[in-house]
Amino acid sequence: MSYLRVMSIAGIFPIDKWNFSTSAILNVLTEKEYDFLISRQIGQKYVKGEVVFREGVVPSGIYLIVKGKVKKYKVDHSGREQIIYVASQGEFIGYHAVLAEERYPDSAATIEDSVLSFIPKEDFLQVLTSSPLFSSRMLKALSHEFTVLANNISVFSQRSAIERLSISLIFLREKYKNDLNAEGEILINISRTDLANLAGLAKENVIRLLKELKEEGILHTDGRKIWISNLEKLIVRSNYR
Amino acid sequence: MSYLRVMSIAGIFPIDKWNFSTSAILNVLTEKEYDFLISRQIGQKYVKGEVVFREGVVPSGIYLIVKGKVKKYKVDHSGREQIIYVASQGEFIGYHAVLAEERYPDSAATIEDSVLSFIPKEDFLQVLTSSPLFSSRMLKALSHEFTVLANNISVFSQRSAIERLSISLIFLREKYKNDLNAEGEILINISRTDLANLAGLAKENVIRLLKELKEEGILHTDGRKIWISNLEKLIVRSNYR
DNA sequence: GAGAAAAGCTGATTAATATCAGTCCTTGGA
DNA sequence: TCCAAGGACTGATATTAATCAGCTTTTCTC
Repeated sequence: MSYLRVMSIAGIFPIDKWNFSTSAILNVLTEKEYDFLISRQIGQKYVKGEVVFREGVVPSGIYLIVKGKVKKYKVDHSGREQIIYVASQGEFIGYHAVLAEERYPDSAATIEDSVLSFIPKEDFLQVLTSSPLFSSRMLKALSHEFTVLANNISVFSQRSAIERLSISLIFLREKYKNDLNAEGEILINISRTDLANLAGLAKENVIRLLKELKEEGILHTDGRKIWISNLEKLIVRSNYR
Repeated sequence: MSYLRVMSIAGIFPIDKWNFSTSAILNVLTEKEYDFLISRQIGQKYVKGEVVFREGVVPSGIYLIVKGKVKKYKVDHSGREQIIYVASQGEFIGYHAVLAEERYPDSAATIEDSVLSFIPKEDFLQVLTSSPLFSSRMLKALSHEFTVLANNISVFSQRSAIERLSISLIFLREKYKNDLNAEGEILINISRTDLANLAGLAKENVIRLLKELKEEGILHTDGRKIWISNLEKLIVRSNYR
């Protein structure tokens, strides 16, 4: 029912260039691998705002997001956060550090109440070694991440505030597409501060620009909640492709 | 001899966080694999400024930089380039697209006369499939790239012009560390435009900021050539770590 | 080696966005 | 249900870096 109301973004915006693709990896696990990696673990509950791991710490394993959303971010010397990515249900986090044999390159914290399944490093590496398909999908996913991050870099250095905000909103809409209200609309439920840190802007500016977009009939807000009422127009505003 | 004059950066700056690590992959190839992948190919000469591949094109293989330097960049809608990375001797380029089964996510062009060895997609994938060590090193290298690119994103969104320029210069110094003049000094030989596009700044600003750094005794220029005379001070100026 | 083209450089101006200093609203706890 | 705290929001101001317009030097080509 509700899918009739929610416009699909495929074909009108290259959303793939903004999304990682580790969630596709779950599909290539055999039942045995799945049981070994995930079923044995008990999903841990995290409340909104809880830190999952911190940049600079030696990793002990990776996480599967069973439910909820996690921001990946780096903290500036002055204390400001830059959000690198928002991962949602079905995505893995924390594998970079394990695979690179480095410390976590960024921090992760939930942005809503979430359930994460912890997979010990050894288990993850064991499945990786024993399953060429799994390993080749990891390679594929990691290579795709280059596309996403290179995109991000060029957007951050070349695009205006309104363009960056528009792109961030298009990205978030996709991340929140399973979070519908009673009317079947996608509700983006994120603090202005997180939105600012994702778009790389000052919070005050984000608020001002959201107001502009509201006045243009592109979106609506209710408290902190945002929903996009005119996606095509937002895409035009993003001026991306 | 000359290594006595050129200060090592390890220990005073986390240069690893700015460098990809595909050059380490060459070392894990067996002689047989090396012969199959590289020896059979004839190194192709590229003149300065020549485009190696273009964003959006379906990849037919990957390249090993036998000699020279290659910029990886994305072109803006308005025609401005953003340089994502500079690869030098011993590094591979073009593997992201092949592994992700996507089109090239960025373009590559030489920034000095170079020799590249082309490795057809099929050969690369064959060695990848047959050598678990090679495949695990690729995974490691790709995971490390996340560190580098996430770093870049946070620098682009949070750092000032002089900080970005300083970091770019520290990075380039490392890339040019085999390019010494008669006095054993590292010469960075890059156009002001490329430097601006790497640091994400306007060319005029780069020139003004270089002048400042010159006046502070941090670097010297001779035409387009730049050499760092006070690395510690440049690192302080970069304000990074 | 002369001329043209490209790249380096400079100063003035403008535009974009951050910062500052608050007020108002919402929400969760006592 | 009231209060406190945090988050949303607003207007004024400051700051940074881009843009523009031009001159100078270097490099390339014939």
